[in-house]
Amino acid sequence: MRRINPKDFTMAKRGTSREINRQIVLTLIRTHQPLSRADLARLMDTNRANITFLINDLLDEGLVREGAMGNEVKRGRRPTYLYLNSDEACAVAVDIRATRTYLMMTDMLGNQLENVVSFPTVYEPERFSKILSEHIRKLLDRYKGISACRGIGVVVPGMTDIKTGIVLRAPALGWLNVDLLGFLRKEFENVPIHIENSGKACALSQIWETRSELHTHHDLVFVSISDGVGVGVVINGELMRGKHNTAGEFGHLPLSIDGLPCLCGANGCWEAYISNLATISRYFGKNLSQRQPLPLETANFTIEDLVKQARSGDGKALSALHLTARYLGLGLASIINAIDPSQIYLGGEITEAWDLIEPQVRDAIRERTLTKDLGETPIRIVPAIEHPRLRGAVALVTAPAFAAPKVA
Amino acid sequence: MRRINPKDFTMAKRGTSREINRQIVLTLIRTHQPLSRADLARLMDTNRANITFLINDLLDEGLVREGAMGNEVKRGRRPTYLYLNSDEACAVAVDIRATRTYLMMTDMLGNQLENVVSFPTVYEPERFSKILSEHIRKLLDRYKGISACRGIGVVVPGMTDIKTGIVLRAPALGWLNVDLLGFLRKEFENVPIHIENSGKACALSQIWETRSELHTHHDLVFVSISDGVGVGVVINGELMRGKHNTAGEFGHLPLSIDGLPCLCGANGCWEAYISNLATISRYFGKNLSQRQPLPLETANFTIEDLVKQARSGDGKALSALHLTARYLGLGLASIINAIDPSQIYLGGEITEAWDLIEPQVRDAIRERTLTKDLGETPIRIVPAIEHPRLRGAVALVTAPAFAAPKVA
DNA sequence: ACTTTTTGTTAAAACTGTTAACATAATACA
DNA sequence: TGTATTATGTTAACAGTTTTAACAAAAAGT
Repeated sequence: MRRINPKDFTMAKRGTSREINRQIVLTLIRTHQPLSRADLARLMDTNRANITFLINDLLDEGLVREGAMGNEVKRGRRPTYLYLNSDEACAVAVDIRATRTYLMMTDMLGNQLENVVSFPTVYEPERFSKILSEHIRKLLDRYKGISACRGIGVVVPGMTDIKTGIVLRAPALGWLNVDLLGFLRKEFENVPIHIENSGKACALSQIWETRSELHTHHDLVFVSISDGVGVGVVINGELMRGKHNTAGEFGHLPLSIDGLPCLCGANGCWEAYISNLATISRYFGKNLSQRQPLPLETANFTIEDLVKQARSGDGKALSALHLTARYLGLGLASIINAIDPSQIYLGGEITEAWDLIEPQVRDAIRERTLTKDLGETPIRIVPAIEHPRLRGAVALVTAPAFAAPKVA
Repeated sequence: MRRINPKDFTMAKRGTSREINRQIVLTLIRTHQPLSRADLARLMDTNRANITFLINDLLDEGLVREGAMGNEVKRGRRPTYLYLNSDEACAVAVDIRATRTYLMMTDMLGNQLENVVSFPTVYEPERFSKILSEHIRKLLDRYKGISACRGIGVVVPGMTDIKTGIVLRAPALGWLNVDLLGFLRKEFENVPIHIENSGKACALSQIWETRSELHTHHDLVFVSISDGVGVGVVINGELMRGKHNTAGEFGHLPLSIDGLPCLCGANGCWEAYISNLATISRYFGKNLSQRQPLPLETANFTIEDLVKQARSGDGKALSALHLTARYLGLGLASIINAIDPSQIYLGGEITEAWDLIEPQVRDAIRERTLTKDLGETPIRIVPAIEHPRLRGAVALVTAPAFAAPKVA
């Protein structure tokens, strides 16, 4: 039951029905491909005639193409299969991280076209934009050139204003009110560019996932743990953005209001207990604050190293992981109580040790969730190989073509 | 950008456009009443002919009526004003609370028709349902009888399954898996009955508000503080329900994971710091746990008494309030970081002391919110006279007639 | 008395979904 | 081999909606 906003609504016009059904057809082809007209008619509970008209439009526009005939039928005329026409155009995804920046190119269905490439992140925004642009151009040249590029999706570890394309705050990059969109638009004038926060992008990657499309959840939370904690929330198939596009900052929920100091200035934030630095710090028996420079001995010691140590029998490493796991679970419990999602996705380096920490996480979740059902909320680990941030950046470009039209 | 759910979508049929525009027209009449056809055409950015057709349907169905002619125009034919036809039918709202149960009757626009009546809450479910039914019948008899009743909305301080109408858990009433809908359906066979959690109902009361309709926010959080803490979240004009209808349980976010014991079994929940009992307990210098029976001296001392004491110069009362205010603000900060709403509504007895506690609340909010904008999130106090829970119960009955149709 | 302005209605056009009939193409069966 | 059966896809007529244009109704200005 959604209230119609009397200050911002969309009337149904003569073509609105067509528009709605068109998007449904595209979504169904995307998820069920390959598919015949008759299949669509059955799925949509309508007549084949209507489908013929809808598909004719899409064929004329070149969005859909006819392919081989189906031959696994028992009797009757064989169906002609329909496919999305995703070959001609491409999307470029960019993931800016503290140390390196990654690029990926896909077709409009999100299928990867080239290997992921990367370069060391430069912190001066204008110079960074120039270098990034060169890499994008190189990548596109290897394919079909800029003319084939339908959009560039850029993901940033920080708060962004998606309307102006300004990076409001990205502590990991030292950026404050950086007009990233402005810099990039100079280089790619006629290409749509989208800037988004990485936590939100990870959530987008899961709703718009093409592989396991049929099992996709429409209410989900993506929690990504690395230097900080990024969270993206999807409700009813739509990303929760909030008034200032800052919704989803669960990383700074307190575990104890006068606990460990956090980068954000407050104390006892969840992030301060479960970030990679927090775990490493715990291993070295120190309370390394994010606010202070790292001691030498820890500077080259990564969370991957710590997991290796734990696997090779280092008890201190294992107990450091277990404590992080407990705090991780306590924070997840809060998210579950607050959102009641049908699925939680977990990303970040520490999830490679999921087999070591799952029991501790689940115990902590059960400890603080309010009902038994909530305590059993399913969790799926998203491994780094799936590139959730890059896939989210892709979705920024490719998803609008399949999204529900705004109506009422 | 909402993803179409390929497992649960709604195709546009021949009548879908009409359905959409119909709901828009109803919404606009509800918010702008009185209104002419020409006004509607301007607001909806369409032609008057289309409006004539739409209104003719609504006139035939008796949902809209024509009223007086407008005479405040400068020139030209005078407009005939349209009104919602809300007189014939009525809705009954029920608010079940720990000590008393309240009833209100309204027309289909939410206008109150009779004074609020109440009776002491009885904890035995079947007996309670019988008594409640008698009161509903008495109320309806004073009006036009049961035939005029379009629905009964019931609000409960606990978790509910809105599909089955079962109260899963209501600690304040000692109810566990009580089939409240079942009991009531026996008494009112042909009347639609809705059961909902009180925190969610409070949030509903604000989106579906008729008075300040034009200034209604479409992303809001309602926080209600009394024996416990109830929270309802509205995103994009729609109540956030979650998979098990338990979303919005922010009351059990931790302030300190090993802090004060809470009724829920965990420690350090926000609720344990800001509930009325917590504040009273603080005043008496004791850590009264919700889990233990109350000492005699406090049993008859209410939060209203405490506020009175504070106003009359009792320093201890004031500092108890101020500490609650600080904790209140710290919890609100978490909600703001998580949801980024455009408005927060605050209800409960303690808000009557808002002038005394606002500075402490705002300071605490600013202390833990991540950006300046978030720290300035507006807060509106909802006084008890506005009956937010009862108004939410009304919305359960009246709102569906104005809600956006499900499409795509 | 005539023009101008605004409101509301009506008739026809344009677009969309719906129904029913039909052509197409394959298999089953006698 | 020929006919019946079954499933796919198209076409034409029909029905429901929005849109356009023309017009009637009612009030005020000139």
